[in-house]
Amino acid sequence: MSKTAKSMGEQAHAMLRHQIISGAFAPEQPLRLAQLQERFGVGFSPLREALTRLTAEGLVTSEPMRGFRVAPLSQEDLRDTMETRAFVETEALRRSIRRGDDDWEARIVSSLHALGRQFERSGPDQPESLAALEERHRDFHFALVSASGSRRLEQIIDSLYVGSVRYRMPSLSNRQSTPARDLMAEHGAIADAALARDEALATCLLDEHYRLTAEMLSMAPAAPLGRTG
Amino acid sequence: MSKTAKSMGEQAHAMLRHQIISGAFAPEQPLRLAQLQERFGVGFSPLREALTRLTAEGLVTSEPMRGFRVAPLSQEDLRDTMETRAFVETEALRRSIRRGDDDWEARIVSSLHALGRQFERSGPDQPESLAALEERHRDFHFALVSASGSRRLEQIIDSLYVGSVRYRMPSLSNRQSTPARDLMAEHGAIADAALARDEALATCLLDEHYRLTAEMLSMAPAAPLGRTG
DNA sequence: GAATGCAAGATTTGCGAAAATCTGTTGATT
DNA sequence: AATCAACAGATTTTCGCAAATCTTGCATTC
Repeated sequence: MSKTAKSMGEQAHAMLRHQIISGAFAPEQPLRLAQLQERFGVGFSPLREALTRLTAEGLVTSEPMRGFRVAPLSQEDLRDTMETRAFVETEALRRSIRRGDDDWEARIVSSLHALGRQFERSGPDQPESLAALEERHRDFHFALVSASGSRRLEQIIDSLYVGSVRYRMPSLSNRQSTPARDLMAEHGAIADAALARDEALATCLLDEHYRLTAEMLSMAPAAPLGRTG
Repeated sequence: MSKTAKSMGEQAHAMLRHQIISGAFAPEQPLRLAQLQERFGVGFSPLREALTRLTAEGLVTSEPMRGFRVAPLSQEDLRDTMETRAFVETEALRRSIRRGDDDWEARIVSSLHALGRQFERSGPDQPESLAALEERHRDFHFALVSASGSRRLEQIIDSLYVGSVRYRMPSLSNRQSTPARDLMAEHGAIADAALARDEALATCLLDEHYRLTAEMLSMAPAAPLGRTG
């Protein structure tokens, strides 16, 4: 079961990606090669490849001869990203409701169940269960749109998810910032409407879900946006 | 005016990108480092960076320890890409019609004019004017949606354009493969509807434009799709 | 006193060689 | 005859150093 060690490039990519997403580096912070080499114990070449890939993913910015920085965050980008997610994912959900088979339904039921379990288990401040919760949440939303039949739509949804997860991470840790919101009920309602093949209701609920999320995140960002921190 | 020589990485990226888009490499063809090093006269590091970036753009695929290949083409991907373009760009056009100012209108008029001029000038088989025509075509479509106000939408449109241009390139060269189609008239009609702020008509025409393009490209691909060539 | 130019240090970028990995072939074994 | 192991060649991946470039601090000049 011990898989052969992945390439240094992939390792570096995964580690850096995780640390940026979880907020270990502040937005706009310079990412110096020497510093990263010491931190991760890999040479320049794999690091450069990792940073180039992260730049393409939008998590890192780069300027020629001036190195790499953690990509900035902003209220404007948060709003844009969530609106675009809503636009694209409602379409993918619509298509999935039309084309989804038994396996699609099963994926929704199973991922919703797993999300609920993790939600119960997740206490206030365990970084471990926090990452698990985020993964379950992601799985559920991907399951919803997993029968769209469009590879391109899936890729777009994936990249928009990456662009939004950094905003959600800090707010997940302090649970009190979700005042009058029953997340599991929202997710359950979306799943029910999808399984009932009610396009209008399901897409409307999903749209509202993202609107609420965007509002909540822009209200009380745990880390001030647009600062170098 | 002689700009300082760009970094080797950027040069390699631009050259490889151009050659892949213009079809100098067959789909699925392996891209060997040694071969590319000889062809472009740059070392391993810049080549690797270029290939990594192209992989993120979807023009190249990579498998760990097995190197890079030119990304495949397929009827299925062509259809998916054009449908997704239509879906995303009609929305961006809708928003642009609502929000577009005088500059937006000016960009449409000017890019349409330039496209028309280049269209007249473009003879049957000049690779130079062919590239220019493609660029004008691209500029016009980007101008149409340039007032959407959404950075994310712009990024998506850009990446989908890259994904579709390889299919159009071969068919542009043999003009007779566009039998009963007046491309300039189509573009003109779209521009008119946009400038008249007629959302329904403009988006409908744009959608139809992409549907026709997809049909035409899947009918008579100059190079057979899905073959190693 | 403020602005400019210069030098030293820090950082990114590029190159070639060494190490690790894969592929195809040959030869031995069942 | 078929299967498997090992070997040789080719290819990718990684590392360390040299070159190019940027930044910072300081002295000089107006």
